[in-house]
Amino acid sequence: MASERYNAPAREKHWQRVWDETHAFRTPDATAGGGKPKCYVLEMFPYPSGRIHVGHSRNYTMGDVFARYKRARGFAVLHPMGWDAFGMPAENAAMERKVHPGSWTYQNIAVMRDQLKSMGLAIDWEREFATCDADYYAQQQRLFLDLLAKGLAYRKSSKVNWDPVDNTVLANEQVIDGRGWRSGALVETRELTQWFLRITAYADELLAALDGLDKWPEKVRLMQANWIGRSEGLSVRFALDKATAPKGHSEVEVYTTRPDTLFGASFLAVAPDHPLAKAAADKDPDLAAFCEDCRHMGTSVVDLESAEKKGFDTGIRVQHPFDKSWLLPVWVANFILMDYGTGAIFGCPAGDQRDLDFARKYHLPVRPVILPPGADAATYDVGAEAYDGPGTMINSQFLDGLDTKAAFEEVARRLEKKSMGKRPVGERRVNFRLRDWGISRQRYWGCPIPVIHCADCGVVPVPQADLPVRLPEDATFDKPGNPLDRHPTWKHADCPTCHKPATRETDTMDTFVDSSWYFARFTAPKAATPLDAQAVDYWLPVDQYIGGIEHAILHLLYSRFFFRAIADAGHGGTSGIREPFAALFTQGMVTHETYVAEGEGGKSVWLAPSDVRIEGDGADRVAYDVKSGKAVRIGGVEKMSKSKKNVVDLDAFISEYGADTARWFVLSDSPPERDVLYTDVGVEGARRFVQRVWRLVDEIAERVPAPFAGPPAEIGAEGLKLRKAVHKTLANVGRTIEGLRFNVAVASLYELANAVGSALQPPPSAGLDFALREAAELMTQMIGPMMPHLGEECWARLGYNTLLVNQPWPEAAPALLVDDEVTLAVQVNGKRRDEIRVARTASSQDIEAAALALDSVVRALEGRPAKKVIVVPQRIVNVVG
RNA sequence: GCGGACGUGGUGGAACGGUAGACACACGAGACUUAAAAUCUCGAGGGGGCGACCCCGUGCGGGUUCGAGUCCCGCCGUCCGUACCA
Repeated sequence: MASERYNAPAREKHWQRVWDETHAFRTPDATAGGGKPKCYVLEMFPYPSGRIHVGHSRNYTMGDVFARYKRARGFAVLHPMGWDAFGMPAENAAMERKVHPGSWTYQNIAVMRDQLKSMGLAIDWEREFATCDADYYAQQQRLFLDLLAKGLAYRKSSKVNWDPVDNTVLANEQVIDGRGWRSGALVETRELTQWFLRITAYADELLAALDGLDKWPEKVRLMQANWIGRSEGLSVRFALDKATAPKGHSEVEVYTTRPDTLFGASFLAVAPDHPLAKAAADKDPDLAAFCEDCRHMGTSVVDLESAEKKGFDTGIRVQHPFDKSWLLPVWVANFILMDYGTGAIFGCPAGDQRDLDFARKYHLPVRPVILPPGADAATYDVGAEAYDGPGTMINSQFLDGLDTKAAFEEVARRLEKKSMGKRPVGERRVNFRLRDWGISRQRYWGCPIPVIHCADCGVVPVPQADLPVRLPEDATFDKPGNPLDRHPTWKHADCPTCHKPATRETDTMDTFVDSSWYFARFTAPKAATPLDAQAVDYWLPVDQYIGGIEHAILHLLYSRFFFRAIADAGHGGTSGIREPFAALFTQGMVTHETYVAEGEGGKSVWLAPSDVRIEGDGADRVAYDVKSGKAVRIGGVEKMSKSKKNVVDLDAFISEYGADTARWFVLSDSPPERDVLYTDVGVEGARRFVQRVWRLVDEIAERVPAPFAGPPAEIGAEGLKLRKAVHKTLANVGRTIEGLRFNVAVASLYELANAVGSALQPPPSAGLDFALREAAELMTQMIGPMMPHLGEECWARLGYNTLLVNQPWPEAAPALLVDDEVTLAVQVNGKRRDEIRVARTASSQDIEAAALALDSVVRALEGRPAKKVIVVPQRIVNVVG
């Protein structure tokens, strides 16, 4: 048969249809796993924003290669896909285009599902769901009610982050540099009654369990640990000096991690919102004005960095816990946060840079209490820098001479015994930076919070029989504000308890709730209860989770919490799994150049790569707008994103090159955790390889149409060389896919293709034919996970009427992985001088003798005798002279 | 400020402490072709030498080791995360 170009787009459709018709990727029944070990492979599910571009495809390709490989390795694989489908963009679309958020979302899903299918992903589509499906959010409402019953969901009035563009509340995790994570608008503070999930109840467990996540990137574990922010300290109550205390106040409580420095205290500082500050401000208009100023201070990074440390003396004085006659002034300071610790601190200028700056500015005393190791007590002085390290206590009465750690314990011990009122003066306290998760959103397109507010009965859960609380279809989106709240009828409901008219909750849940358990729902997506214990036990945890680093805190921390919380509320398995994701891989992005043209009124506008023509190369590259012909600026390389338009549409790509080329390209070259730059020449390289594999297999199939029963008696040198190359590649590809090191797997397959190409040159022989046939088959199987359509095509061309996806992963023959003869580098004093070929089993003595006999070695030794010879078997010889 | 990662040819990147630069891209030469595309072959870190060969090379400076891109210490640079957290 004459070689024909492999028509990827056409053949890919064919094979996708075959997989579909044979239900090739249906998940094995959990109850009948057939004794197979299980493997749950999951990529973070997408938000259905419109279309998929090549950038998105990398994530899914990596998961798919892993899933297909594990499948071939005999695992029962669960590899599902769904849609994180609630959220603001749908409502924005509704406002802009007068379409219902639901129809907009489901249309996008239909388009994107087809796109994912056209990539040839080995996904069990029978398990697909969207979080906006009533079936899904109904179960989520059940979970919420059980969390409510357990006290893990609750309502409180608090200061919240208000996004004035999205018109909704945001969680702390969703405020980045003082701006809403989605809208980018400067966040305002408002006092509202909101629903919260008690993530702080799990702070300790979430932190401690990070240690066990040894298949997570260290970076992510660290980020979570920092976010949880555990600190151990002491809360200390200071008695107010009666002469200066405002009415109704007799004490103030501070939190400190350094009680050892208590004798270095020179002032107390409280937040502008602290009750004591408010009380004092009532009598002092200047102080009131100062507090008001502080509230208006910005919260952005720039504001904070440039903001001066400012304070105002309240005139209130407190007694030092160990010396009633020692009075300390209480200041209001703009850098004290009301929502951390107690909103009050004691300032020790010698031990804290901020306190020192503050003390210098307002001429407060600076008393050193810790002598750094090696410093001289007689001359030690605090200059411009505070010392916050360990050392020996000085100027601290009964603490003098102790080290800082012992001093901490001593102060804690004494203050715990000392009492004031009926409570001890000091109490050990573990403090967290983590706050409870505010999940109320004043939006339409989210999961309704299933409660009813009754004037008499209070908050009443919607009865199970009335679930789900469905979103009304006929909401309006023509004005800002919550469409559920202004809907004419939806919120009016009778109280389930007393049956009097009452009001439905109009807040919906943060969409991060939806994504905090979808992975568990995939294990039994049609179960009548939120989760099926048996399926949870069998499939969870997720064995390999793959997604972007941007979810290091938000989604991954919420999921770790939520999965635990719902388990404690009765929705776990029976085997006590607490962690949802055993292994996490954070993949790099696909990046692309950006193109910037001058639009109307001198405004910069982004141009899509498909609208740009490039001329020249290297430094002389010039880009032109295809439509106007005008030159455009080539901007920086950035992550592919809709907003910068530097995206390559997946459909266009696949219809030109095929899915396998896309898959191969995004796996090539760059290590998967790093970004990969999209270039046309890079894609061209991938496309060439697709054709090359096809030509090689085609030619071999022509030459050796059927497999041999076994190796011929005489394999020949060429044949043996090829066999060794093939089997070594096989071992390497398996190892590297297992470790998600796809770029290395790709490289070794390129190398193999080169070896196969070379082996086609020598004159035919039975031995070589056998080796070629074997090479073609194994190469086909090895590219299978990465280029599955081409794999099927080659498998068929080799004469099989089975499907490649159903073939087990081939085993490398151990005998072919070792060489009888090995090349050893010969070094003299660590410098490579020569190499020798010896039998693999050669003795050290023989190797040593052979090395010393080399001219190059003799020359390098310059007549000196060898002092020592180090022989590392099968690796290297080093002659020390 | 704090925390982390990284730094290797023209480029993306390989390399259990053991022959640095695999593999790919770009480049050069050649074969095939009327020609082009496609394909195939060969070359290539830098410098020196006609040559066998020699010298220098993984950001910089030290150290450990028979041997360091890899481990340790100190710098420099880039990127990422995070921040009045008491």
